[in-house]
Amino acid sequence: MTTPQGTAARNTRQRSAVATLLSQVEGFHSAQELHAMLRDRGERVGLTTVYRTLQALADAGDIDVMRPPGGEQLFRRCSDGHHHHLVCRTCGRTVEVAGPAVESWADRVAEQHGFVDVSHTLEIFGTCRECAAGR
Amino acid sequence: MTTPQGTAARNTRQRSAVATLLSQVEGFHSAQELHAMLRDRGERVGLTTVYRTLQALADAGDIDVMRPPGGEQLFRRCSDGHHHHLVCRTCGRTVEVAGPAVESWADRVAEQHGFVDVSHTLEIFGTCRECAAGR
DNA sequence: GCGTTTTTGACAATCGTTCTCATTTTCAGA
DNA sequence: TCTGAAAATGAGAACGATTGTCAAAAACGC
Repeated sequence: MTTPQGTAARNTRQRSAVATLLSQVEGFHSAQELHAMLRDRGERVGLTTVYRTLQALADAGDIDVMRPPGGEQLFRRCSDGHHHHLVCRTCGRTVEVAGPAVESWADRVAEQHGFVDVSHTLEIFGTCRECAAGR
Repeated sequence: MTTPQGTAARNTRQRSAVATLLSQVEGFHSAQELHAMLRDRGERVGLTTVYRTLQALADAGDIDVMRPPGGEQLFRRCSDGHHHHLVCRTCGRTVEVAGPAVESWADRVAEQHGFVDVSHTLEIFGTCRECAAGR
């Protein structure tokens, strides 16, 4: 879908497996988790390939990448367009949130300081209702 | 200054060296960079100690930690209170920015979804005027 | 000073991720 | 359908940042 141009890009069993898995699981998962899930499903895909495929998907903008404090980066298939995430620290439940005001604020602030080619990262962490009640 | 309570915490040459260095350098630097700077100054401090000290300072809230996409975490001594950073991708120049509207927006969004104990991370990346002009 | 307790630091270990490269697969054309 | 060049795979090595280990060294209350 989001295959710009240039490098050929061939259809392989492994890529389909990763894409399919991503379309079926909820929330964010690490490359290693996804690799383990594929293994459990009986799909035979190398860890290296999982990493490569995830990176390609991320570059293409088909999946989101998040780097939580403390370790591995997490991947998730998500809706098109720019948005951010509200993530539960305990259960990992994720809510996509849009903040047009934040986008324009960030751009404006950067512009005021003479910065161009601006991007930003924003993640909100908290404890969701269920997890807060559960203890 | 921000030494709560509990564990003793002793004054050592190494900790002073790290703290002093942090108060003198500009912008964000990795633990390894800071370690190299100390070495260049003739200060003899082990890399392990640099990591430990930085972690302690970060826990105490005396320094900021940032995880840019693609690698090591960066440390910086910075002003008290909650704020965010506008960072040049090329030269590392950093501007502290405050966004009260963003803070309240994030809290409000989280609250609407039933999340409590909310925190967030926000970093803005761009190319500063000088770097944009320089090439 | 003394002794206890913390801290240090060289080194090994760990962990996520990337690289290497020989083998396998894909797919456009014959 | 067959063929072959180009792309993709994957097992394992390599890598780089960070953390653990533990004996030796420093700090500080007494």
